[in-house]
Amino acid sequence: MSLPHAILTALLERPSSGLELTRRFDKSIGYFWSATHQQIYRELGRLESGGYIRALPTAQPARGQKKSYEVLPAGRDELARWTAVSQEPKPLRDTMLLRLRASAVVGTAGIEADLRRHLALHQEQLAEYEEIQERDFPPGRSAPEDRLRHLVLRAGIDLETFWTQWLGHALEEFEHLGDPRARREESDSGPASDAPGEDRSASG
Amino acid sequence: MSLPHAILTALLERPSSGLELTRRFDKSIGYFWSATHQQIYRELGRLESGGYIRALPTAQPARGQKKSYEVLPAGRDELARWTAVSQEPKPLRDTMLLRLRASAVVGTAGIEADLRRHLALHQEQLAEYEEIQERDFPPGRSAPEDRLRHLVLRAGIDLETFWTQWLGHALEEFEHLGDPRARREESDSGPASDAPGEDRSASG
DNA sequence: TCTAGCATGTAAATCGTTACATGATTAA
DNA sequence: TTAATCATGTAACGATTTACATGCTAGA
Repeated sequence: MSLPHAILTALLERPSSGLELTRRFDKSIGYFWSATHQQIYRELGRLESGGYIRALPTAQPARGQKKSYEVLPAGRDELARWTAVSQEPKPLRDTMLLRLRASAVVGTAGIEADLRRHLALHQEQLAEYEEIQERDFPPGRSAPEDRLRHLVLRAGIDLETFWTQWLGHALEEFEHLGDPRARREESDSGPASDAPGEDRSASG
Repeated sequence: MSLPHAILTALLERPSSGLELTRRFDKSIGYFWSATHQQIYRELGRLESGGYIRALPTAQPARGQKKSYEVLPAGRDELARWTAVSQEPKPLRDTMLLRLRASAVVGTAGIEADLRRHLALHQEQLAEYEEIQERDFPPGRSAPEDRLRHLVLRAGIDLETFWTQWLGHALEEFEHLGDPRARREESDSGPASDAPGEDRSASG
């Protein structure tokens, strides 16, 4: 329900072709709403036939040829409507947390290396965001649009900060856990033991 | 690719029927991997025909009748395999951040109220997590399984803490932004203005 | 018996991912 | 002219969501 609106936002910021949009979704907008080029082309087709955007008249509609789009008033109205409407926050879905929960039952073999790898990835992302912040949002007065964009960037920075800290804690925990490569490999098959604090307990 | 493994984890913690799983996914496991009952029933069918789980022999296989499942050795092996395998972190997708970014272009009308509502929801969730923490993870030594589960719960607590803080910042920002109900309503339709710092800028 | 709630499902539509296909442009 | 790259798509499949259908059980 959000991809068309992500595309409308990107096109309002600058009219673009499908591939240009794809590239911009790898940066910028894509930092909080990712999309592949197939999704983007499909959605551009829908938005065009729905009357929300149109191809710039300068470009020919041939197959291998560049085709840029701009937002029509109906598209802007739809985006404004969608932005104003109340929406439920989507529940969290995180594979790493699920894996950790599973590893409490079937053993922690292999997961520590991936925790380290994820830590490095999140540190990289954090550094990239901080670079953008220094370059595009110097301290001092700024226009309301820029304050809003900075707010969004700060969410990214704070989220990556959270992950790097939490993954750090997790790795510390593993150091105190004994040899992780061997744990729980012995207790095999058979019905689950009813560990105390099992279902009332730990979640994220 | 993760729902079957979430179900295997839940069933290892305690054999359950479809509806019981659904309820447990509303708490516990569902805090970081949500699922509806339709997803769960379909996946239970697949896992059963794949030989990963089996219905407990005590229950009859009639339609409106309760049917509990337990994990077979193949299911435990598959879960251990999946847990150990390296996986890419999934890129962030957050509607509220997208809406804020859009509101920098089409105006902030309506969004402030929803920011407040989300703040209240995240505060509630945080309180719930902290209650679980106090009840199930008192300070002191604990078994490795419980330390892992606590780690996952701490991720939930820290994430909700992040959201409440960030939403607080966002609302402060709106107070300094002037009257949010009117902003940008005047600048209508027409091609987008090329604001400086547009595409190099804000993301998260 | 009727109703409400428990429990297990089916069906259809949309979204997301992966793999592949096709045409245009440019440089060796 | 060939190959590489840019650019726009198609096809197929699996995951997710929403709405609905069916059968059991217990209490009024």
